[in-house]
Amino acid sequence: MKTRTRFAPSPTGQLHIGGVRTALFAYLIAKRNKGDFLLRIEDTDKKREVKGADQVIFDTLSWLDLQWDNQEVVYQSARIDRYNAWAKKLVTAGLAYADPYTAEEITAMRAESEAAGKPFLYREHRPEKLEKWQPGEGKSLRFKQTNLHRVHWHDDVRGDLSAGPENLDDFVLIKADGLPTYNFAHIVDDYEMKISHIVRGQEFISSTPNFIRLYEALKITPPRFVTVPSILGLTGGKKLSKRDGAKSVEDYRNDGYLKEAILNFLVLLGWNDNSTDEIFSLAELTDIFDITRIQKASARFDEKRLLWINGQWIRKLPLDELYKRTEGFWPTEAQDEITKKRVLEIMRERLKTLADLRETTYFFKDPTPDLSMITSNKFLKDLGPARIRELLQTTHTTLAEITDWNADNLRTTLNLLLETTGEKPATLFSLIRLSVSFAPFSPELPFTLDVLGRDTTLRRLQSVINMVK
RNA sequence: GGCCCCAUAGCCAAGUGGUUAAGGCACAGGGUUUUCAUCCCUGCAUACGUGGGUUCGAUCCCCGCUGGGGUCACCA
Repeated sequence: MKTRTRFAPSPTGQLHIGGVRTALFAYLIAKRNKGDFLLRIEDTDKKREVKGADQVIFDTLSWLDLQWDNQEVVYQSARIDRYNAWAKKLVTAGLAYADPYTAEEITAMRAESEAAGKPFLYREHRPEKLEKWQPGEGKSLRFKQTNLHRVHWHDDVRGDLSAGPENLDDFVLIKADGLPTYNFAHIVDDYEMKISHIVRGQEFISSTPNFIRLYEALKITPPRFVTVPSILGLTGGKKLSKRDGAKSVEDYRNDGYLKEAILNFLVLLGWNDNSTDEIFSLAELTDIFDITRIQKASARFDEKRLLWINGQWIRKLPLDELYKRTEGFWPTEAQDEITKKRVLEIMRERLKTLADLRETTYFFKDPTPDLSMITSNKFLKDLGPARIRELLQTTHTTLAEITDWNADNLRTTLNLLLETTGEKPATLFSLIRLSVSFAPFSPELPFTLDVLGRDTTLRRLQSVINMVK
């Protein structure tokens, strides 16, 4: 049987980072087995639906290269006739019935049970005479539990699981508005879409016994269950939420994180390959991902680690490829393509995120001089203005003699300057660096001067010379 | 609260009935001709939640407990 997995989000807003991890696992399971990864939009709750949220899902998955294989994305709201058809089978077999109660009545019954301190089970209030259900009559359809006993099932991650009959109830299959519940729709859809593995979060474990009974009633062989652990916030116990600082994929993208880093980070939350390797591409993961190595325990989302992985990928990607990703992360003054590429080349080893490129303005535009950066610098504060001027003047004169302005020659010349001035590198180089950049940090001096170019370097040095008194 | 699941350091985690219980992140110190960063060293934490069993021996097997999480919707 061909491996087919699916990602089935609700279009209710931003795609949550935890949802993406589930999608990633589903994708990898499919691709590892040369199977299909399908996308389905679970839009059966019209109250929670957010317009355009499906497009956000498409965009996010596409950006991450988690390409789905179905040409036409499945929307549950377009499949109501299918759910009704399956519902009819259950009604005919006497395994489903129209709910005679109003919402208020059910609420009251629930409150009564709660007050009595016992769990509410709808089936204990099931009417003797069951009403026949018809689509479009405005009544919800409920599943009729029969033959109550303990339910056992197997999960590819958690092993053998079971739950007692107290977990089985007459749950709603089709709501009064005519749309199916998740509980019913996903079973029909997964069957008709020939899904082999259901990959989903642990919040569904407790409703699985009810699903099992429905599979039985529909005479459907259940797919394999792959329950992935949840992702928790670094602090606090609850599932990761916006409150814990968790952002959407879109947010991380805008903050300068690479898709490779996000996927790499997420796959390691709840999975490992039993080696000490930590940096994986999507293509590599496609070859090695193994369901049996998915963790059971939930993991905490540590953004520091994501930041580290992002740096790894910034250094690992080919320069040209990395350059393509930097669009939108440059300071507005950065227009020249060639300069930008050279800046990226010498900056990349110190980038944590692409957004750090916004601090490179001094490569594109003369900085506003701030002499206090020089006079308060720990290596320079004892020099005094006369010595500073003298050093900069010597530097200016010597650099001006360079005929072929490149990093190698600059390095040689700068080393020579150390000897002629008798200054330590920390002193001379800090002075030059600050004079041409007025930035708290910058790349290695020969590279920086090389990219700035002869004219700019000399002009900036001269301007500081003129200012120091 | 009932039910279900989980449990190796601050975090991600490997691992076995007998190991000095990997590795990474974070953190601290040091090194590489300036800075920030990279990279390389070193350190790092009394890490197998707890109490009972089983066993010659348990982190590993069993039970209780504790702790954490999930779930008890006409949400998914």
